[in-house]
Amino acid sequence: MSKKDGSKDARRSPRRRDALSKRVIVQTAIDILDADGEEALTFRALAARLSTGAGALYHHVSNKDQLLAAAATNLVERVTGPAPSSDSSEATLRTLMLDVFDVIRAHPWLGAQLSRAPWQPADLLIFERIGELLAPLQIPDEMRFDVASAFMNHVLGAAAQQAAGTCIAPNLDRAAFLEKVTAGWTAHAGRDQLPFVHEIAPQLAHHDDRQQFATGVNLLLAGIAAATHPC
Amino acid sequence: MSKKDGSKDARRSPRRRDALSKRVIVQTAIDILDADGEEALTFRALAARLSTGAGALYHHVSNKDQLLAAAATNLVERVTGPAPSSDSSEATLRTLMLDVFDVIRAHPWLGAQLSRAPWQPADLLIFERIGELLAPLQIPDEMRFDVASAFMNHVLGAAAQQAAGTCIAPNLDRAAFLEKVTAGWTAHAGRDQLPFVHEIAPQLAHHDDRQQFATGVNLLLAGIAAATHPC
DNA sequence: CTCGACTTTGGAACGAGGTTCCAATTCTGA
DNA sequence: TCAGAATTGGAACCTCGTTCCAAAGTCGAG
Repeated sequence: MSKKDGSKDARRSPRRRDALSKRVIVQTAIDILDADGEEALTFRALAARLSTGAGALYHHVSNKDQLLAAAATNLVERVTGPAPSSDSSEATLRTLMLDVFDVIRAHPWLGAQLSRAPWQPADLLIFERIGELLAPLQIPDEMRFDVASAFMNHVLGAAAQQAAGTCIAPNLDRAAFLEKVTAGWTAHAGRDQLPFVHEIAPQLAHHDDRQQFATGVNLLLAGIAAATHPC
Repeated sequence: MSKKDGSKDARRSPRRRDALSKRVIVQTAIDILDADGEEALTFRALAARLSTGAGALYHHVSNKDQLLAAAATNLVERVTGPAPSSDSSEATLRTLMLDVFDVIRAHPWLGAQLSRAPWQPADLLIFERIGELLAPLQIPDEMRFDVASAFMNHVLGAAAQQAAGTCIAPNLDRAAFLEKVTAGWTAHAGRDQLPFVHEIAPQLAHHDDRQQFATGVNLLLAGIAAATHPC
């Protein structure tokens, strides 16, 4: 890529014509992450894709953490932005939760990022919307924080799992995936040490992550209902 | 540490007397992690502490991931091991959940490890115990997996938060911590973009993570009760 | 006891990646 | 038009996981 002709002239590749900007850098980062996964995003790769040097990027992005945070915020905003929503009710919260799940599933690296650094803007944004949508449900003041936190935990847990799922086994079917998982265990203790896991195992092949996530949300909502007006 | 005397003799530091083993390596890794946090654990630091070379470690531990996984499993076993338990009921499950929370809180790097690589043995072990303790509750077969998963998500979410909390702000009080958190946000959008977060903020100063986690567990349990025999 | 094969050890060396540095280039405003 | 500021490109630095290999120890067969 760099031309080192014999002597001293033509020392550098020509300077780029269009200016860099945080916006294009972040977008390019997202492209790389989506296309080739988390480990493919390096400052060198990013610089190459933008036909520039790694150093130039640092004038727009202070470091890799901030870059990933910006990428995550970018995606999360697409989900939390549009809907301060019409009918605020359980249904809207359910929708938010599933929307978040869907973004994470579509961009597994986002799951890793959200759970690696909670309290980053992207997480805060999700937490905020959860809190807002919780308002119409009749939750005692002293419980609102705790309940919102429980929903947030559900998101973070799912995020971690999505990230790991596609990271460990990019193209494996679920049966092979489970085999890989339990293999790691069997090495450590007898197979009979995990009766529940092995009872559950067959279901893994044809189970629906999204549905499972939704069931968890319903459980939490049912818990709220039960806690606020017991029967 | 290495003696390079003038010429060619005494080329190496003497060989260690006591044999290395996976057990001592993992335990030393845990010591470093507990004392100085996640980023302090490098093969060089570990080797130095054991008065050996980095290469020697690879005869006992195949790589860093496996080392961290082993360290995590070691700690988790202390919590899941002892109690197949007497009276299996909601209370036992609650106890397990809080025990897990307590280990994570005592070893924040464990939170990072559990949520970075779910499906590692340590996570599987937790999931297994959750599943077992769920058995006596009257949960329809087709829901057991989903319910167990919801509890696991709660653990993973809390794990991520504990890891981040002590990582970002090792010695900060919570007020300063929140300030740091929201500062990162305010840079990105107006403070009025996060009404709920700012409403909650004051509570952060004197709130109890453990209690909050327990409230989430109760919510899930209440949800189960409501789902299995509605009123 | 002795010798050779195998295992373990210690440390150097490699390669990758984040970050810093700096000279060259371009831009901006007086 | 020109000096100062900002941007760019790429080399260089540093740390870290990992690999390599020669030295040192261990152990069983003869």
